[in-house]
Amino acid sequence: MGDLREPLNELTDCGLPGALEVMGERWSFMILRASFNGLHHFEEFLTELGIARNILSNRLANLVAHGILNREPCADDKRRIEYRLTEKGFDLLPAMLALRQWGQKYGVEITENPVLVDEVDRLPIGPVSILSHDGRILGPEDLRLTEPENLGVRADGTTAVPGKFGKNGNVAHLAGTSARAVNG
Amino acid sequence: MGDLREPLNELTDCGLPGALEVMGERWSFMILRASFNGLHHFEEFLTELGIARNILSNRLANLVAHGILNREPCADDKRRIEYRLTEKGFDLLPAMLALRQWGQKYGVEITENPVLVDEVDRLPIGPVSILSHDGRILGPEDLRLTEPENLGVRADGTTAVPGKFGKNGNVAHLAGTSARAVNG
DNA sequence: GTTTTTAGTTGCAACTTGCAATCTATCTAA
DNA sequence: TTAGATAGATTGCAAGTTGCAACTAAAAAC
Repeated sequence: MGDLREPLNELTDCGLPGALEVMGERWSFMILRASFNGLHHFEEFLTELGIARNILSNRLANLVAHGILNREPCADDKRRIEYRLTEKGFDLLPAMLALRQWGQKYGVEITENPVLVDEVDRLPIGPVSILSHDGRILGPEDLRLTEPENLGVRADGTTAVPGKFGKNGNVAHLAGTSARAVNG
Repeated sequence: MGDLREPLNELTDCGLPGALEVMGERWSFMILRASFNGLHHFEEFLTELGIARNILSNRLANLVAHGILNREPCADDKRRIEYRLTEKGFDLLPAMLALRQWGQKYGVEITENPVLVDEVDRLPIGPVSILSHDGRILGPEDLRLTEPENLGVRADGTTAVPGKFGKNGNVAHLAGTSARAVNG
């Protein structure tokens, strides 16, 4: 039979490689975090992050090129350049917080001084969560990969798929098996 | 006094650098994703990811050293080594999905196949979200950095003291760097 | 007009990446 | 029990990346 080595280059069908192209760079997330924290200028990033000038220059240019930061000289002092998060940049907030919460859960004990809170009640936010379409919080065991034609139906109850994977046994949640090759 | 800006060491008080120490490496997230997808062996990762042997070896060792993967020779064939996600590894799922969803939102058109669904109703999951302590979905504009002594008080009268994250749905808290606000 | 500030570039050494070939331990088959 | 295949890891070398330090360039301040 033919070679079934179907490179899971469906991997390239997923958003992850694209995201990592920008955010996989060594300092990108730290710069992003500094931006979320209200830093806007070259020398600010430089001193707060302890990054080398050339690398910072390069990373900022990269983030700008990818539309995550906006680069604009200040009106009052045209030497100063403001780097500001775009909407695309702000959309990275869940990813950054999730990483951060993970690091916090498994890192050494940390006493945080400024705490990130919900503005409404000033209580610390909860964990970044995977939600179902209707807002239930999902864990890894609730997830599963399925072919588009086997998707559930919202209201009219036409569930036509035999359950292949057990809930916890061979939890093939996310097990990708469909065929598709990109290279040879 | 007056300048509330705190220096670099505050940055190291946040979970992000710790998380990036492992997951900031070039292939870590892709290997993690392959693991989520049910791959367990060296040669599987090798062919599916198209990564170099030495790099894969190195990254796997790194992920094992950081407790994200478990490394165990198979009982029946002691040449074969099984790499399996630990709980710590599974806890990276929200971060990975958030990144992936972001990449998907802003990347080139992608037809996701297979689709990640909620096992209960087989409908595609919703976006990874930042939740308040009581489950409301928060956006960047709902967030604020605050000093611990200015935290709100919960309905039951207990103070929300920042601590580590519990298993699920516990109170979260994220340190900020400077005394600047997160919101725009 | 000289100096200072802000952002960015260039030179060079140290480190990291990744392909190809090699190595070790184990399993299988004659 | 030796030959051969297989799984994983290691080494050598070329190419690329990182980062310190010193330098340029332009706008602002003096």
